[in-house]
Amino acid sequence: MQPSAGRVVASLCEEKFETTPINNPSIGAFESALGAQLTHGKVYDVVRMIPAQHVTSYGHIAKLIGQPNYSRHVGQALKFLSPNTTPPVPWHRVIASSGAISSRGPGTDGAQRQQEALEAEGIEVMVGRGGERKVDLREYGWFPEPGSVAVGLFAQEGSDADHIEENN
DNA sequence: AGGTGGGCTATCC
DNA sequence: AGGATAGCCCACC
Repeated sequence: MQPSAGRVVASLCEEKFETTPINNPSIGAFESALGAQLTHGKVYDVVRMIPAQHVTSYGHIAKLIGQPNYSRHVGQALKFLSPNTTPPVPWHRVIASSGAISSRGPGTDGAQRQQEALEAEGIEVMVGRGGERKVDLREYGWFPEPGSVAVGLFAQEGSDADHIEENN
């Protein structure tokens, strides 16, 4: 498919759905500095494609958008995500490539809320002794090839990339 | 201009 | 299986 076409539609979706109140002045600079390549709206669009009971990584979201080195910015976009964003963004389905839920540092409860949200939809989260939370990517991972999903298009779930493969 | 730190990662021990 | 270490790219001192 034409990546350019997908990009156009992506920005359309952005205008339509991007209702996040961006009151932090740094965000605007953030987006413009990226040359509108990786925007919050695109991140949210892709995250919305993650099927229920599946997870993917920050880095893979970045790859699907076409900016493989922007994993940390995906994290930023999710960090600034407003809870009232419509349609909802299943932010909890994005974890580290290791399968770990990022802790966000001591004194924060984000990781625990993420664990609860994952468990609420039937994803098993293993908690280690140090409090580290991990998800089995072989079982729950969703890592479609870039280009195999219509970024920004009206995602038809049934396409092809629905599940990760074998491997051991 | 240089340092640090982010909801990150791939790669080597 | 964990760490240490580069890279990474931008925001913020």
